[in-house]
Parts: sequence; structure tokens; C-alpha cells
Amino acid sequence: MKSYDHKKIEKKWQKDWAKSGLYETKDNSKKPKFYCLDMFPYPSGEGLHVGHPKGYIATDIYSRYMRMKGFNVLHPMGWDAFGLPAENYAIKNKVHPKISTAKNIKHYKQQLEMLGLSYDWTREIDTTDPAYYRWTQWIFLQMFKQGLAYESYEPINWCPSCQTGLANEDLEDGKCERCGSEIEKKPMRQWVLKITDYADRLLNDLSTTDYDRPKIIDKTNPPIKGSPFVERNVAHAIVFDPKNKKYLIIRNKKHGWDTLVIGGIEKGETAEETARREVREETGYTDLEFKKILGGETEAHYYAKHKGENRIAFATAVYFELKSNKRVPIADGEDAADEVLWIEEKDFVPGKMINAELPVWLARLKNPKLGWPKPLLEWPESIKEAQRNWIGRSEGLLFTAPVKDTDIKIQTFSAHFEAFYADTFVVIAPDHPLLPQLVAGTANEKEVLKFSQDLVKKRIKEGFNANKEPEGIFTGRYIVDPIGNGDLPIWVANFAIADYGTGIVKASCHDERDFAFAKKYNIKMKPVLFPADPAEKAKVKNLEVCYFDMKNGLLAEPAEFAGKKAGDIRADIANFAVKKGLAVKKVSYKLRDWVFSRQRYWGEPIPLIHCEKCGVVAVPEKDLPVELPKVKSYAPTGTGESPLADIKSWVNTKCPTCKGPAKRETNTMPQWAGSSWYYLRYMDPKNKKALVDSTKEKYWSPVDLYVGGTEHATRHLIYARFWHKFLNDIKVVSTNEPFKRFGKSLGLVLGEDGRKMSKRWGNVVNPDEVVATYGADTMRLYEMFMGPFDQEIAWNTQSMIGSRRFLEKVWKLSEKVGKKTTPEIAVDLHRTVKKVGEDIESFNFNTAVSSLMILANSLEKCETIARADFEALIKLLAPFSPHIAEELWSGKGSVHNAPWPIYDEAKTISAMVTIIIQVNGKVRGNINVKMGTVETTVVEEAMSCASVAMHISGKEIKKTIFIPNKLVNFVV
RNA sequence: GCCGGAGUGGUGGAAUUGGUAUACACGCACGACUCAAAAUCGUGUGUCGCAAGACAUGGGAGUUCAAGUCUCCCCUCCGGCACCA
Repeated sequence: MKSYDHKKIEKKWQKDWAKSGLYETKDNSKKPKFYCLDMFPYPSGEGLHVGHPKGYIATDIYSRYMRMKGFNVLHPMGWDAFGLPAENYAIKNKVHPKISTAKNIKHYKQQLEMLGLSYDWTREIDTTDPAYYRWTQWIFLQMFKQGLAYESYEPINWCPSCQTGLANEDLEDGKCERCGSEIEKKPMRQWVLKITDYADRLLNDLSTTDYDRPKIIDKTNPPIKGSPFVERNVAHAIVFDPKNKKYLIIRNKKHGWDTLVIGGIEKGETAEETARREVREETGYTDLEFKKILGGETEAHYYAKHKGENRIAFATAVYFELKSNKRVPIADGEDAADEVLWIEEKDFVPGKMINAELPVWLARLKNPKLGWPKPLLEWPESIKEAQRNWIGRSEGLLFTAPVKDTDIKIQTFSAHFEAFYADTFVVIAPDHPLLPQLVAGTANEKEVLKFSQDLVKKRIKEGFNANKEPEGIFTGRYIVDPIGNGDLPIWVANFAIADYGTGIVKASCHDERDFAFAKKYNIKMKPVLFPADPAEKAKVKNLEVCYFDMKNGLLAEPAEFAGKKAGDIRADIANFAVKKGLAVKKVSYKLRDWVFSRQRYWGEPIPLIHCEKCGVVAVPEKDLPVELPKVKSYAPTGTGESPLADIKSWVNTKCPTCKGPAKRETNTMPQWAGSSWYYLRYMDPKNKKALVDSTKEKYWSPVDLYVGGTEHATRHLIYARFWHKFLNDIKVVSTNEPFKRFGKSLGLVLGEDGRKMSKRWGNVVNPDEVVATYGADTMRLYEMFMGPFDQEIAWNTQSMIGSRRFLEKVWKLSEKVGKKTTPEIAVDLHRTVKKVGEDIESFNFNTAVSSLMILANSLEKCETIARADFEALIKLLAPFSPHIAEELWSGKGSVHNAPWPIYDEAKTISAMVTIIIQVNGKVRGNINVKMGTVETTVVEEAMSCASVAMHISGKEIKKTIFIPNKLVNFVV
């Protein structure tokens, strides 16, 4: 047999696949669809390092797996090619970005092809292609027409080095994310997208529950490996008390988990009878009125480990209402660990019983057609949480009060308003636009303004975080307090932020910063919230400490709520304030509108025209795209205009409405524009009439699996969701969310020294060299085998050799293909098929590879290997190392079109099992017995085992624990 | 400060969800093949101990017949948000 020559093999099959169009995807197919997407790269001049393709390898494995499972897979790639590096390169080297970008794309593509990634290159897209950005401009125009894009002159983040405005999302610790420069606040004309209109939807859909039709269990498929299982029909009792609007639950004392009253339906019993009986036995309540029955044994199910049994339960829920509080004594004994409670639905703490939970049943009660719940977005919790933080919703009250001696009314926002009777002063942000108007005419007007400006400067210089010392100045103005605390002084305070809430805050002693501020400047304070402890209360009263527990603190004022816990009456006090006309309810977000203008060259021109007569006019859709003209100098002007402003022939145009002289908008779009919708274009990349054909869109949407770095959690992923929701609103797309599942977040590949791979450290590993020396198949396998996908792991070339050795082992195994494999291998084979499939689906690629290695090790010990068994191994290997698999494949056609092997659950269980024998919890030996051997036999054999006998002889066996097919533990 | 995630051999990491801790791989040691080396194959490899055994999953307590896994407290590291009212 020839030796394994990866160079020859890989080149050969890459050519062959390209020639036969193996990975080209059809838009119509009877197969179910699967859309598997990578975050497309920005093609930089440096090319790829070995870490970049990690995510691409994972999606490639997933795509190949799904193709073999019989799905019609869309797996495309493209280029996010607008952006600063190409432009900076142009400024330095006078090379048009279009040319350098094209060169970089070519290099990137060649590097990706070298890895044998199964992209459908006929669908390749490039955001800088006018045929593509025509549609980016088109979407912007739709937003403009809907009033979602507006011109603003508010101060924005300005990067003095990049000479452009930036969105909040482009900052990192108050610095430019790209170049690290300190950001200035600069007022300038800009285009802004109203993402805040979508804040609520963007937030809510992170937690929205979708419903699946319930699955029918495959009864031959026990959920708990190697253990016998018991089928039970189970009744869940939902007992509602209409008087108190509460539900009856049982709470586990140890864990605090809640469950409904649940019991197994005995022979001859109806579900209703069971539910009644269980409620009586476990809680004592007897006077229940039957209302409704839910579920049914074939519809509902869950797996559970219950009283030593592995159970599959077919659940039915019976809905009762409580007629009276009649109770009989509760049966003693087994349920001492639980307590019986009446709770509101919102207070339910989910227990461990899958699908046995109250909210699930109530949702089903309201809508019987619902299946079982699952999240609308199957995303890592960390990314959802980052988005929630970013959107930063808080509910509060908006107070309005007149400013004494002026016509001005100011509004303040409070999220912690429970103790608003304590408010004794007001603070305003030093950069608040209302400030000059507010202090106009006061004695020290100039001093206040000067001081405020200095505060702003200082804050920029030191960064927000550094300066914890409260600083401020009295404005000379007061608001009239409607609740009778007299006139409240208005102070400028360095900790107030102009663009959150209203930028003005009512302040009291029940906030740490306000308290410190008032102490420093001797401002009057008035505590109204106290701890229960008398000594502590005295301290608060004397203003020795700041008390801000809005949950457990007891209110003294207003009189209506005196003595109540603040946490309990939050909603009531809000209503009280609203009723009295003091405030209105208001929701505030940290999310800001998206600053969408860049004063740079290399981006999509914003398709608007400024006409002296007609104002801002949209470029007619038929005139799209507005192409980026060639310029002489790419350098930013720094004037708030992009370099486009200098091209008179381009800037000067006619107004599409009045045909009079007009000027084009010279700002360009940010880099995030093109990537906010690119996944739609792959569905229909060449369409000249529409962004995407609606039939194709309906077939392919949504993206089933998306993989990329978490650094995009609060930018690209929020922007794309925003655009998608907008496109859904204007009926261009049919779904509410673009990306159904986000695979595990991508963990970086670090350099061999454990630091981030970078030119600066000289630790960049070039994939070209790795592929040349070890082969693409080895590199792919190694990157998946390194460790958990979402973890940062240092590259180790030495360690990679193990993956190469494994492939050579498989290569040699092909020589052993003969008639028969040792029969014991069957169990290993079925187990491996199961494990590899499950691991790919759950992104546990490292353990998938390890199980392949284990299988290969077992096969190696066989004299000969049956052809079918060897082919199964090759199929399992194919997604990971496609070239060698194709080379070793002897079946019909390409291995990548071959059906994924099927495993038989029954055959994954070996006939013999090893039983561990413990004495007092310590392992003293083991015995091999037949699967399912009964307790008495096992115990007998275990006791006769020499190493065990030694530890039990002469001692009294107090207890024997027997876990079928697993272990015996003697307690002596 | 708040919210998420993690801590297991010399190294990367497994562990069927409470049931043999260290699978798989790297490295290392010894052996086979070789004039020799590389490659390959075999054996061994948590720590202490000649052994029986004891001790080991960041630290400390607890629950349990049984804890890497569950509960509580503490430490360290990584990520997100952060003068957000």
C-alpha cells in the first residue's frame, strides 16, 4: 500500500469536488433545508492565521454531517470588505481600496479552499460590490421613508485619530475600539437609525418562548443508557385557588424547587382520580372542582429518575379549582422533605422535572394547540445576557416639576422611586443641553457654566471610571417640590449622565452617590427608608450611613405606605404617584440610537440628496446603487465631511423632485451596514429585481445555525436583529429573528506562548505551513480535538502530531479490510455512531474525535475488518477530514453524499457489564456479570470476591445498596 | 459594584449528570526493530509507599451508603455591563 501523501490527496479531491460542483446548493429540493452560516470575514492584508478557520471548520463539519443526514444544506461564504484598514492602506500606498480588497479576497479564498471547506462558492458575496450594496442602500431608504433614519446634530463620539464619528457600540472603555484613541464629544450633523424603537422587541425576543409540537417517544430508545426503564402514566394536579389567585405547589425544602403534585396513575384509575388522590395524600386538600384535562399519554412526556427507577412518564395534567379550604391530615413519611405552599405563578421556582412545570401547563391550558416550550433563540446564555445588559431596560417614574422663577419645567427619571419622599435635591449632568438656559440670569451663571465645562473635560480626560469623587456646583435654581419638601436646589453633578433618562435626577439620601454628594456639599437630607434593626435605624436617621435597600427597607413616608416594606409596594407606590399627578410611568434604555454616518471614504454612500427647496430627498430606487466615485485623496478631511465632498462632479446633482440644483449626501455608512443583512443575500445572490426572492426567502429562513465570535454580541448581532425585524415589518422577510441557533461561542486559538496570536508577539502560526507539512485534514482534526469549542486554547504543533498519527492509523486500517470484524466491535461501532452524531450536534467536537480514536484503536486490534464496518468509520470521519475519507472511500459516488450511518440503540448495550463493588463507599473490587442480573445473584457473587471478602469478613452488614448494572455498596 | 463562565496529572483535556476520577491525545520512561538514528510497534506513567494501603478534582464546611458533580462560605482566573439614577 502507498503511504499517506496528504499533498497529493488533498489537491486531487479539491479539484474533483470543484469540477463536479459537489457542494452547490439547489433552491428547490424535497429534502428538508438546513442553513449553516459563518460570520463572514473582513479580508485583511495579512491573511489567515490558524485560529481564524476554527469556526469555519466547525460549520463545515456540521454542514457535511447534515448533508449526509439527508438535508439540503446552504453553506455559503462571502466578504465583509468595507472598512478602515483598506482605506488606511490606500492613504499610505495610494492603491485604490477596490484593488487591495480584491487582492486580499483572492488570498483569503485560496486559503479557505486549501482547507477543503464545503462552501457553495457560486453564492459568494462581497459587500463592496455595487450589485450588493445597492440593496444595503435600498434598506436604508426604506428606513428613511419610515422615519427610522433621521438627521441629528447632537454631540456624538468623535475619534480624532480616525477622524470620524462613531456609534456607542464602537467604543471600548470610552476609547475608539479600532485605534484606542480617546473619544471626544463633538456636535455634528449625522444620520442616526432609530434602533431604540425596537429596544423592547430586541430585548423581549431574547426570552421569547417558542413551542414545538411534542415528540412521540421512540419506545425502543431508553433515555438512560444501559438501564432498564419503566413507563408510567402520570397525572399532574394544577390546583388554582380563585379567591387568592394562587396555585398549589410542593416545594423541596432542601433545594427550594417547586413542583406540582404529581403521581403515577394506578391500574383502574382515571387521571382525574389519581390527581385528586395525590393532592389529598400530599397536601390534604379535598374540596376540588374538576375543570379541565390536558395532555394525554401520547402527547406529553418526560424522563425522570424516580425512586430508583428510570422512568419515561406520559403526563396528563388535571386542572382543578379550590372550592373550600377543607383539609385532611397529610400522609406522613416519604414527603417530609417537601412543604406545601400556595404561590403566584410568577413566584414559581422551576423544579427539576422536565415539562412538569406550572408555567408550561398554564401556557398549554390557555392554548391547547401549543407543543412543548423551547426558546425562540437557541443562543448561549452569555450572548443573550450581554445583549440584555446592552439594551439595559429599566422601568421607573418620570417626574415633572417647575423651576422656580422661570418658565422652565424639568423632568427627572427614577428607577428606584420607592423612597421618593426622601428627595431633597436635584442633580443635572454638566453637559446637559438645558443647563445654559437653566442658569441664565442667575448671579453666578458664568461660574457654573465654566465649572460644568471643566467637569466635562475632566471626565473625558480621566474616563468615567476613574473619578469616584463626587463633584459639583449649585446652579442657583430650585424646583418646587409638589410633595412639600420645600424648594429643592438643583446642582450640577459630575456623576450625572446627559443621555440616560432625562439627564436630570431627583436625589436623596437613599442613594450612595447622592448621599456622598450631599455630605460633601452640606445639602439637606431627609431619610424616609429604614432598616428594621433599631440601632441601624438610628444610624440612618442621623445620616451616619447611607441606606439603600429598596427590597427590605421599611418606609416612613408617605403616610399611606408607612411601615411597609419598599420591595412589596413598588408597584403600588408607582400607581400612587401617578394617581396624584406627580409622575408618569416610563421605561428607560441604555441603548442609544445608532449613529450611522462615517466621515470616511470606503463605505456605502448614503443614498440621499440635499435640495435647497425640497430638503432631504431620497435617491429614487431606480437610480440605485449610488456608486462610490473614485477620489484622488482618501484622507479624511476632519471637517465632518467625507473625502467624497471634494468631488464636485459627484456631489453636485439634480434634485429628483424639483430637478433644481442639489448636493449628494457625502457621509458613508459604517462597516456594520453590509453585515446587517448579508445572510439574506446568500439565499438569492444574483437577484437584480429584489433583495431576495420571497419564495427562496421563505424556503431558507431562518439561519438554522450561526457560528462566530462573541465579540459581535452587542454589535453585529444586535444590528442584524434590528434590521431583520424591520425587514419583517415591511414584509421583505417572513421571520421575526434571523438566527435561530447560535452554536457555542467561538473560543480563540492562542499562540504557543499562551498569548493572543499577533504580529506584535511574533507568535502567529501560518496555516499555509501547517497544511503543507501535516495536511489540511490533520489541521482540521486537531483544531476540533484541542479542547472544548468555546474555550481559549494555546496552539501546540507538537500536540497536533497525535491527530496526524490517528489519520495514518486509519490509513493503515484500510489494509485490514477483509471479510469479518470481531463480533465485539459491533457494540463499539454502534456506540461511536451514536456518540459522534450527538457530539457534532452539541458542538462537542473534541469528544467526537476522541471516540473516533477509540474506535480506530479497537479496530486495529482485529485481524481483519469487515468492509461495512470500515466504511462506517470512514463516513464518521468524513466531516472532520474530508480528503482522506474520500480517498479511502470505496463505496458509490462521493463519501460526502453517502448516508450517515444508523445506529441501533439496542446494539450499543453490551451483554456483559462490570459491577463495581464498594465497602463503605470505597471501591474494593469489580465483577463481570450479564446485563440485567438481579440483586441477589450479584450480591452473592460480590461477597465471594476475595478483595471484598477481606473487608467484610467478621463485620455486620448494615445495609446493601444495589444499583442495577452499576454497583453494589456494602455498609458495614 | 452587578451579571455570566471556569478552576481536575508534567501538558490539552474526559467523566453517561450523584455511582471505578484522570477516557482520548501530547510529553516522559523502558523495551522491540536498527550498525545507528528517525519513524513505527509494545509496556508503563496522579502523589506518597517495597507493599498492603493511604491521600488526591482551587480552599473550607455540609448533605449522602456514595460528591469533580448537590448545598453554604471563601479564594483565584476569564468574559459582559457599569457614576445607568
